[in-house]
Amino acid sequence: MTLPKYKVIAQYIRAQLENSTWQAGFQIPSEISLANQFFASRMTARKAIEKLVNQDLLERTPSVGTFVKAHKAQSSILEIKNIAEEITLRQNQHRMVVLSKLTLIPNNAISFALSTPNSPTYKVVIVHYENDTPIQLEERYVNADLVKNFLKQDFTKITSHEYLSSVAPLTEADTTLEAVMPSEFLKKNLQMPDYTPCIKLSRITKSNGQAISFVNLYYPADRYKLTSHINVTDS
Amino acid sequence: MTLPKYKVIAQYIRAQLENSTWQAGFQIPSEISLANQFFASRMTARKAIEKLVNQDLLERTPSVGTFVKAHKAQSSILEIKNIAEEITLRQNQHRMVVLSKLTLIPNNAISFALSTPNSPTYKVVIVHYENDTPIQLEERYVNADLVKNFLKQDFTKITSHEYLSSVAPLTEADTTLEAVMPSEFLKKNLQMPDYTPCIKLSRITKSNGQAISFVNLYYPADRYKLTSHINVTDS
DNA sequence: CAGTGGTCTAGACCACTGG
DNA sequence: CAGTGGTCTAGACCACTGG
Repeated sequence: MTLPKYKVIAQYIRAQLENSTWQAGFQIPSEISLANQFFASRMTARKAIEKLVNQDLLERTPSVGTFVKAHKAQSSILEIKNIAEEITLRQNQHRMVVLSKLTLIPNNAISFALSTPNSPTYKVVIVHYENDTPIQLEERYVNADLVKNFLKQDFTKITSHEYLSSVAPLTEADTTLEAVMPSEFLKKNLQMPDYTPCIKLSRITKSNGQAISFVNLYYPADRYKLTSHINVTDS
Repeated sequence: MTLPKYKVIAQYIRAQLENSTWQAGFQIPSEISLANQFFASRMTARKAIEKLVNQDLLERTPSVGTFVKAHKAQSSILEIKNIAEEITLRQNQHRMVVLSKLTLIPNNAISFALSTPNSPTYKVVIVHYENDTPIQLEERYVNADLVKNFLKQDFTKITSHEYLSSVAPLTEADTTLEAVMPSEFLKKNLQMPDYTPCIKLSRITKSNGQAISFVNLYYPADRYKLTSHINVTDS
């Protein structure tokens, strides 16, 4: 069960990133110096670095060096961006308002999604504002057994997604995307005009095979679009 | 501008996959035999194969061999979904009706998307049926200089996407997703009830840096959801 | 047993960067 | 100029598979 050398080197680098010894923008040691440090050949050190480049943790510039990437892999894992991060990137203010926080015995659809028939489930409803405009309504159900302290968090300070990631790293997600007409409740809380649809994004997230959370995210169609860029030339 | 050897080998393998010379499940030549065929070292052949494994086109089993993967793993919700394939997978019949086919000088937004100011552009409008239910309206603009024979195709037999892929392999895509209320034209052709929204998916596809096509895909919300599954346990 | 992929080495030449 | 990453070679040993 001895780890291959390139994985040992990769783990070492990962550790420096995780405890922030090497911060974003930092130039990491060159292939040659890593190879020397670990008594490996340059190709082996290179393999370790390439692994992390593929994971979007590092960035290389020929003739210059290898650098720690600014962006965390976490949000790219999620494909659909973290709303808080997205708003901050636009240099706008992100603010959350908690509409409700409760414990319930879920109905069939949700207990099925969370695979927890008749066992208690937490529910929160949160509106996300970009400056003073509501831009997302989040309706989230969380497995109460697996994330006992969920309701104790202050969701005006930390997003539910951030909290859940810190407790149980996401390993799987099933996502569904629909266009729907908003309910009166949605329309009011998202301050929507008449006859305007919403994007409804539903997601079940799992950690190590166990369903952690089921969430419905509603975006007003008149002020929100989902975008993505795909590049298949490299990778 | 000579391509590195490993990319040449990767392109060769890709070509066999794309014209289905090597079908799903097929065992491709070993590293050693590819290396011999291209007068390269084993490490170089290996690099080519690894590239394609990372792209989920091939799969390796130690001591056994390298095989063509069955499903192109779709990881992103916004990844290119082939409607024809999707319907066929459900064992339903896929049928296309061409509403219009024409050449035009595009307006600003579209010429901007295709980066072809004031030069001729092809446009087709096609309705996709699942059995007898319309499920997608496709409104596609194509760069006429780059794909001269586009309008000559019979789009009841081949999808525009299939044709374009055969002419110019897709390397980049920008996608936007919105919820919209359908125009009268859309409502009629998708046979939609009143007050029902659509999902509108817009995409610019590029091949080697050149914009090939701009497409709007409309899905009636009452009978279509986009779904995706993401698994991040490996990588 | 021969064949396969996984790992690894100790070299090499290249184009390019930045001082 | 020294340093960097990108590519490449011709070997090597390993664990494992399948006939």
